[in-house]
Amino acid sequence: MTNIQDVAARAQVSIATVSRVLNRSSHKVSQETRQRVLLAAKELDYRPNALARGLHMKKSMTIGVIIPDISNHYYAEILRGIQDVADKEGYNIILQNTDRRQERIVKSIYLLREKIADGIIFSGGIIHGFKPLSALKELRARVVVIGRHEVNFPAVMVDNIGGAALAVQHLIDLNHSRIGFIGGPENSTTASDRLMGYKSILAQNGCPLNEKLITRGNLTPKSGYQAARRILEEKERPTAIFAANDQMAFGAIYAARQVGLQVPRDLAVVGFDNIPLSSYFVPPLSTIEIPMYSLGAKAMEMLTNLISEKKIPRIKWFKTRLIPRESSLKKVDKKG
Amino acid sequence: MTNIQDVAARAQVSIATVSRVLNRSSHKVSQETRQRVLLAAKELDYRPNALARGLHMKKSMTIGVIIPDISNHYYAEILRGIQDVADKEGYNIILQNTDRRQERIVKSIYLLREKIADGIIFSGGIIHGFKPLSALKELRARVVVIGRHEVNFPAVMVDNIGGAALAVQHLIDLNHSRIGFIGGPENSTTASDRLMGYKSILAQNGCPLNEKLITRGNLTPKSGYQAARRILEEKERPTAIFAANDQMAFGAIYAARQVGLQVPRDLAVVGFDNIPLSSYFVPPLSTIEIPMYSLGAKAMEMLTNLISEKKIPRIKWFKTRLIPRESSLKKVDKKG
DNA sequence: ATGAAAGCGCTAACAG
DNA sequence: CTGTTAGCGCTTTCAT
Repeated sequence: MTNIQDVAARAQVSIATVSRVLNRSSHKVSQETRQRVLLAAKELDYRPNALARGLHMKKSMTIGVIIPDISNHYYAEILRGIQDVADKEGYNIILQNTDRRQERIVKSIYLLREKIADGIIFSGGIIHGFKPLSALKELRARVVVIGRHEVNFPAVMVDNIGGAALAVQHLIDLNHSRIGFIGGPENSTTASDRLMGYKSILAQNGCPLNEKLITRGNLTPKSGYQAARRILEEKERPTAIFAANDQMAFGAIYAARQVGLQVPRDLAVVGFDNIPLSSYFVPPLSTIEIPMYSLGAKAMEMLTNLISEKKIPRIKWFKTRLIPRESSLKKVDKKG
Repeated sequence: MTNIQDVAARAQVSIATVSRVLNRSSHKVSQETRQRVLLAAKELDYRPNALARGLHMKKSMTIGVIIPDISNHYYAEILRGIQDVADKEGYNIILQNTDRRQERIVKSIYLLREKIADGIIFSGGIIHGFKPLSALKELRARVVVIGRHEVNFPAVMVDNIGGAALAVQHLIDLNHSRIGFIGGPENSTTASDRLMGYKSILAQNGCPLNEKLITRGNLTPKSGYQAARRILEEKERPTAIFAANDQMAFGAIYAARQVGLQVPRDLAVVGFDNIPLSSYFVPPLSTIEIPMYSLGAKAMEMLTNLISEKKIPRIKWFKTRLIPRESSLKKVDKKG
């Protein structure tokens, strides 16, 4: 591996000069030596060692992203937003999956500290306890969280409560009153906010709350299917189901089909997230749009500003939007 | 930030001793001093600086993963497999999305070299040209590729040709002879292998090849929808469509519905990948199973072995499997 | 305008 | 068994 010494030798200058040229330092360097250095660096295909640089600068140009599970589309999309901004700003991403397990969250935080991450974006799950929190603070790292959180870090937030309310109000407007709910993991604030929105809008409309119609999945189609099967076996069968994400909504639609119910004729279904597939499902899924990519992009933008000590808003809110499609509406006659 | 000096001071020993204790070096340390060091480290919540360690060891315990796009489920799942093995082995992942753009691939390689990545897993897209290749080699990094490749690195491979053949043979066995194909991006060896499998099995069965029935998408449901619309407008309309991934197959099913065709009655559809949603789609999608998670896990396993200079197979093959479901079969009567 | 040298925090060879 | 010390490759003061 060629290092700065090699370049210096070839260009017949000191390593200090090489460093100055390559870093576009404000320090004056004559046009002639600059050319020599540039040429030498190019000929040797030299790249500075980021470890050495980072060690000196106490800055790694790396940020950590801690999420539950990258194979979940929601987080994948957020990460993509983070990455694109990070790329532009010259930062790299170290990714950590936690599966919402506390010990893995803690481990990730310590690891990122070891790697001298310049910042952390945290989404999903909850940080409990003092230790990891103090580790997080002692970490020179700046922290931005996505979603509601116990701790007071700058945050990018989505109005999940309002979004859920939108979804359920939509169903109520369609004359549904027995509306089932398929929630997400227990320790997900996102999921519990969606439940809260569901409950409050029911109350607001004077609809009775039936706990038997409230269940929980783990965000996969399969869990949505199983949850829906359970709900649909109730004697007071719901006429509509609101699922905390699209994947589970798909599972619910499948379940309806299995028990001989037509969607939307016999059962209306609304999801949450508006993943790309939603509009191509059969039937197209009514859902709540949430700007996942922008969530990530904004979080990273805030983080870079935080790192460079610019002022940033404490909280950035994102709105949700109802996208009504066939799964909740009476079927519109199509060409075929 | 507390460093090794602080720990040494508190434990009243030299930094060498601290290092020895904390690294479980074989070097003998008395039980008593060891305890003192451990205690001091704990009290100070000390973590070694990975940059400093890496600089000295010329090893960062970081590996780079270069993929087209993390928001594509296929790559997300592969990455999850990589991560889980990496975690176990103490490696961290720096992720790079390239969108299959050559200049971003090259940039990623150089960047990973700067960060002294101990290895690279490369999947999707193609590395053209000498420069990045030599950079890759000069990089002390070991490289494992997933999928067929121009260059001769250790590889994890999937029998995409065979898988496509399985899919198309399945359709032929069902008496289809006009079978459309929706392929993937141009510079994807995976996609072109699937096309090859399609063509060869047609030939093998003496079916005529109709170029008008062959089209291309970018792996999204939308592109699958558009591609299918195009194909279905042909006067010699196909009776079956084979799509290079499930997402596009979903789009194709949607397209069929739009033009008034029932799946599978009027059009059989087979996808590729067997993503979790496939079995919950309406109708459930026939597809080719491919062990994405294992692909990633195996690649990482090979990479760690490569790094620790163990022997590894030059190529590890994974098989595919046909999963016939309703989208290609005459509807089986369900309970409902 | 250029160079010498200190030092970032750590590991490991060498001394005792 | 423990400590001293020389770097790893780089940036940056401080001289010149």
